[in-house]
Amino acid sequence: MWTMIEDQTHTDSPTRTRTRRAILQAAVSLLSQNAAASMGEVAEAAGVARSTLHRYFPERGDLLDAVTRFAADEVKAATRRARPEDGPATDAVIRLCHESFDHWDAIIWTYWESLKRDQAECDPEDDALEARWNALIERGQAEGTIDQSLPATWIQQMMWAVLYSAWESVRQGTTRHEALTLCLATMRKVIAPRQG
Amino acid sequence: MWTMIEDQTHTDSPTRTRTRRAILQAAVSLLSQNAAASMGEVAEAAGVARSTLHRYFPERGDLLDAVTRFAADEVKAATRRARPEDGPATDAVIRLCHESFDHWDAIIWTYWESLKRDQAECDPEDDALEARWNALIERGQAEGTIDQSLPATWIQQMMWAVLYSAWESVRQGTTRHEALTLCLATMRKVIAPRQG
DNA sequence: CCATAATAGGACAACAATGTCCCATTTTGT
DNA sequence: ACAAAATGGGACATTGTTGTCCTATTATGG
Repeated sequence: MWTMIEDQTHTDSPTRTRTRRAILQAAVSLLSQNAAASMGEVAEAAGVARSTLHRYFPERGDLLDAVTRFAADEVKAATRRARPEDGPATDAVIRLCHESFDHWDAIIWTYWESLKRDQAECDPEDDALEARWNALIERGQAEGTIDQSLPATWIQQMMWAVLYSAWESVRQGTTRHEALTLCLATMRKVIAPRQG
Repeated sequence: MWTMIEDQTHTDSPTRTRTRRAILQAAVSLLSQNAAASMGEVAEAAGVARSTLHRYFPERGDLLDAVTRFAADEVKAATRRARPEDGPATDAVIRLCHESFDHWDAIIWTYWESLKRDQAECDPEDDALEARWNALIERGQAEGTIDQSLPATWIQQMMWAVLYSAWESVRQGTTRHEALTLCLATMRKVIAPRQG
């Protein structure tokens, strides 16, 4: 006998792994902009037949869960590359924005997800991630390089918001470079300790 | 003979005006958080039967259009109350955030709508509104009280973003007062001219 | 109090999305 | 080239939403 879903990664053939990734990439890109997109649209965006999509993710919920994990992994990878523990906290925050900027679809999806499960259940995984961002901000506040009058959670939320605005600007025609520049400049101002 | 939709406001009886408002208020509150909410959910939130909802807005598109107009009116009223042309631009921006804060659902809906019609069609109405916000920011930049290194459109987008974050904080348990305080403090930092 | 306006509630067909199968075709790996 | 794997594409029942209609009930205003 033979079960469709065994271990997600180990038993998948190279071909299946590739199409799986193609689906997930298309899905996170599409669903982050329109969470109500139909399975047919996802399949079309991924360049596969709807039947194939259902073969990989039998039900819509399966796809959504996989997209959530996929996006979380991307965010986690971006966080790791930003090395939040290295150097001045201010620079690390900027690095974090910089890395996140290239994965705005995954960021947005992860953000929506984090809102949906308000403060209900708490996966140790995700918490570890958000906690890592929080630790960075609090480190900066301890250093005195990040505004201590704003709660760390608020600053974190502002990071999502500023990144979102930058991504939206790109969608409306702004250059990626300019959007990133504005994003980072704004973030510097937000976290800067008030000296007046 | 007798047409259902004549002039929206003149021929409506007091009763119809009241229920119409109740529906629109519930709809803007619900749809701003979940644009895919069904007509049944809207009717339930408004406390009316689904048949009544369809009597006022025969098709879903009719409701959506009405909600858009309703939200735009609320935003316009808030803008008017903030008196963008009076006094220092910095204070006016803060007043604008303050007034908008109490109508976040209308703000959010208007924001989504403004994104959907990217730069395609341009209703003179809405443009007049966004133009008014823009004029305020540019006035501040001319005064030297608002950062000139950030484009006015970006600052405007940051206003939406910061207001959104504040509203989201409230949804997650933060006091309205504290959220507003954080919102205004952050906005002051964003628009402040860089002096370093 | 009474005629009229307005609503609630349900039945109904039309429609789109979903999930399940099945089979022909293409691709992969050897 | 050949067998196995993977996909494309369609048919199908199912479900939820939508839009329409009708009737009984409630609320409104003179």
